[in-house]
Amino acid sequence: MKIEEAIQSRFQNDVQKAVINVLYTASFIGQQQQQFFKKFNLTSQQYNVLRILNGSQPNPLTVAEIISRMIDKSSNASRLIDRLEKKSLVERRICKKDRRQVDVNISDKGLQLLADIAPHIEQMERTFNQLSPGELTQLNELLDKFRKP
Amino acid sequence: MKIEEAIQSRFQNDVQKAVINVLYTASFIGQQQQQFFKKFNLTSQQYNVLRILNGSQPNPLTVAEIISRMIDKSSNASRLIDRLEKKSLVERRICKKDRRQVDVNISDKGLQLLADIAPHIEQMERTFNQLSPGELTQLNELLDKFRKP
DNA sequence: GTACATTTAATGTTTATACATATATTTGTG
DNA sequence: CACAAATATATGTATAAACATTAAATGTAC
Repeated sequence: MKIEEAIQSRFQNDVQKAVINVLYTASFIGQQQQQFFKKFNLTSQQYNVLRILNGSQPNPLTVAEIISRMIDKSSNASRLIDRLEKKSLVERRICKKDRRQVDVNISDKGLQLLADIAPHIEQMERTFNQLSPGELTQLNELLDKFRKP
Repeated sequence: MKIEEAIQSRFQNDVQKAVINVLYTASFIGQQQQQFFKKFNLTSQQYNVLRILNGSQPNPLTVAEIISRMIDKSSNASRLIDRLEKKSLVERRICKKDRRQVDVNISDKGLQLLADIAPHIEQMERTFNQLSPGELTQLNELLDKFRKP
């Protein structure tokens, strides 16, 4: 469905339309992801942190490093990590070299959870597979360019 | 900056990359917008509702109609309208034909606020203007197609 | 080495969102 | 007409986000 129909609005120009189209598409994706991750008692933000920590395995990351890799920088990483720690999915340890920093590492339980989720992720991603390989490349290039300063 | 560099991550495939690219770009836009609207003591969600009501002028819209036109359906429209009403930017009136429904209309103060914001909006949009007209059309088409069921 | 600025993370507080439930009204059915 | 079902909106409650502030550790200038 075209964005104009989806939100029954008209746009003054194509920049405005693209801005709203990106936001609307992100909201669309976000809703699907949220529902998906609810099954695993995770929010998509929490999953994102786990994915980041998994990517740096076996090395831990500091909180600042996690933030720099997060999709949404504005969310409160400390408390996000709190919740993951409460569920024993990550471990926190004060960094010995610089005791202001905190090393965060994914736990075995966290790794196991990611392993459990993985096959279903692929299935969810398939629902987002309306574009050809060429179109996906094009979309990625256009979005990268869109954000250029 | 490419999305891989922006969040220092690698992706297993281009669908995954596009999903994260859309989310990241939306977060990027959202942050800019939030900062922008703060100057007018509005959130971007609140502005969105005002914009929708302005578009239907002089006719009011019911809460359900507003939701159907919102970019992010999941936010609580009742309370969003509460806040706008508290600031006297909109007016609520029970619909006479169906007293379950509530007609919401933008107030003169709301119209004035939109008029004040309008010229600055165009300026903000210019900061999102890295794509050529053809590329914008392409981006909109790709996003529309991406959401196809 | 002390004083002061900077960095890193956590916390307090306000506001917003998510989800379920409640309330009021209308519609449909026997 | 009575009463159950459906609909429109509001509200309660828990959780999360936004933003400023605080606390602790480190770096820098003198």
